[in-house]
Amino acid sequence: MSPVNSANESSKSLNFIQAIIEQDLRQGKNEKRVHTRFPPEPNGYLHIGHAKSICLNFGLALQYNGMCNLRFDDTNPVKEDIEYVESIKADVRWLGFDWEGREYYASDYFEQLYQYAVDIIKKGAAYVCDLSAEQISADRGTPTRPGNPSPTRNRSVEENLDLFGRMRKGEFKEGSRVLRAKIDMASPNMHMRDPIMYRILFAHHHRTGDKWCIYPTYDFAHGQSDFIEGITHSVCTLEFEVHRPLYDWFLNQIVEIDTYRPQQIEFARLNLSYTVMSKRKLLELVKNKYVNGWDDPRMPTISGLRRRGYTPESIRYFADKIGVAKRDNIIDVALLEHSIREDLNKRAPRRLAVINPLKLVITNYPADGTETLEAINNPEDELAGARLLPFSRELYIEKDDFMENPPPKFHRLSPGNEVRLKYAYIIRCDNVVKDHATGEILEIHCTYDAETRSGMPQSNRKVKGTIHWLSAAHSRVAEFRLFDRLFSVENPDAAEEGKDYKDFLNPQSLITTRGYVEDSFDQVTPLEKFQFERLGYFCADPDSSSDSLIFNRTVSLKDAWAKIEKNSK
RNA sequence: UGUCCGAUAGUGUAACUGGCAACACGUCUGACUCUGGAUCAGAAGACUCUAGGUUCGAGCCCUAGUCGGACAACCA
Repeated sequence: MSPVNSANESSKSLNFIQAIIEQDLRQGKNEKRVHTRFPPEPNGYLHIGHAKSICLNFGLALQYNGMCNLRFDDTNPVKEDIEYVESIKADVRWLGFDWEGREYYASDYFEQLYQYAVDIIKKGAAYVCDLSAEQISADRGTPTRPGNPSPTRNRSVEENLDLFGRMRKGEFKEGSRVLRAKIDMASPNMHMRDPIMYRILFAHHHRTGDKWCIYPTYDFAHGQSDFIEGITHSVCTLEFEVHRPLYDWFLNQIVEIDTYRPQQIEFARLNLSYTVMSKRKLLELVKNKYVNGWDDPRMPTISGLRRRGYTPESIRYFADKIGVAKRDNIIDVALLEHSIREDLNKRAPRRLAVINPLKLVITNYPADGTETLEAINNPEDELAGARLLPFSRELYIEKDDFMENPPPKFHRLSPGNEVRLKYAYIIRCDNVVKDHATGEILEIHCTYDAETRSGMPQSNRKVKGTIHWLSAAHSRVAEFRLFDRLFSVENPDAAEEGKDYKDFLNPQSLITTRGYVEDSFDQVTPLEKFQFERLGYFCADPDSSSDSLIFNRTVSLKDAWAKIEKNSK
């Protein structure tokens, strides 16, 4: 199950990042250390795409006996918040990774970063620019046309030092001046056209408060933060590929020795079918109430998946299966669903539940008779043991398990037909009681074969189907939330002629209904997982109050109906 | 019409230093089952983007194309 194990056992098949690391190790780079980091900006909740990055970075550290830091890339105070810091830490921990106390913040390095900037100014490689944001943007040119140099590009070192110091002191208005690296306004790489290093922002920072009014940009902070922390392999997503020359340029300005230098390596971010992944869109879904928050079980956020019933193991397994490469990809969401089924099959105890009840009366069973039957908790785990189930004359079965006029390969109950009640008796349907006015089926009458109780000598008589059931008098009501994919199309982002992703929201993505569960269900703890026979995997929701049990559906079992329909053609 | 990156079954990912294109998910068959789930057995599915070249031999190396993506925030 662990990504680490599988990486070890298949030492032959390395992803390209492992190949780079192993080569670095062979060449004795960086004193043969491997040190990675997971560097989220605390401006939103983590989603399954971040999980890929977390598993990758922490996994690499584990595999190569290295370390992985948790670093908050908090260089833009206007977007960031402590709430996000807390949720990110909780999610990483929940996923099963440990940063062993190495919880760092780019904001911890503001003073050091400032000194680096001063050093670069002294070398004549940075200058204070007085242009407006609009003017800078206009002067940058286009990818095919070179930009114009700023009029202040050739200020003296002394003047730049003075101005930069006064920027820090708060003498200038927000947006009036920036510190820029003096690189090449004609570079074919837009990021090398005198990129911004510092901007003036009179904003309250969630950690440094009002100490600073100038903040470094991502480009000026990231590589240096990596350097300060001794990161060897700075793994990030593909969109930063064009930033790499700049990453290296800044490092070259501040590092003289050549024995250690962090290296940026890019990989393709995760895309999932039937899912949107961009933080902007997820935020929009939350704000416009299309979902009930970041942790809505339909969301691809880690907290949403958790409430949906996903386990950390299943997500790590998934991250391992999808691999790492540089080409754009859209992973089939079926692989995610396979991952949770794989895990839950082994560990989720089985329970009986009826979501859409139909009353079934066993006419030859004593009216006030009850008995208790033994039921296996998990056929795939002997240690899970067994429990006792009450049985009586009046039962509930699932409406779908009965058909008055069944198609050819229908293996469940129909008039004149036999079926086994799981853990109980074989029954035969004798009669269907209907409402005369509406024709609606009210209840069905059956007779049972007393010799066929599970475990009895005669019980191994074969019948085509087995259905689940609950004693009407001994079951309790519970609320079920049935989840389906949030989007009804494979690629909601590929907007076709004027449509956008919101037009593809699946109105059936959440169905709330009441049903019955075994009476013994009162000690369910939040987020406990169950497989309800033939209904799928469910997890007890933390919102559930003591007198009403609420279950969230994780993934359904494959739809039996689709098969029946196909077979009966 | 700039720079950088990418291209291998439906979807992903492999193929050590050139040597029979493999694995997983999905799909389809069948078997088994006290859930039609799970499990087990099997099948289909790839001119490795194109065209040249190097080589005894190319998915891999070279050249030229094609297609796709990223880049013009004082976001990360």
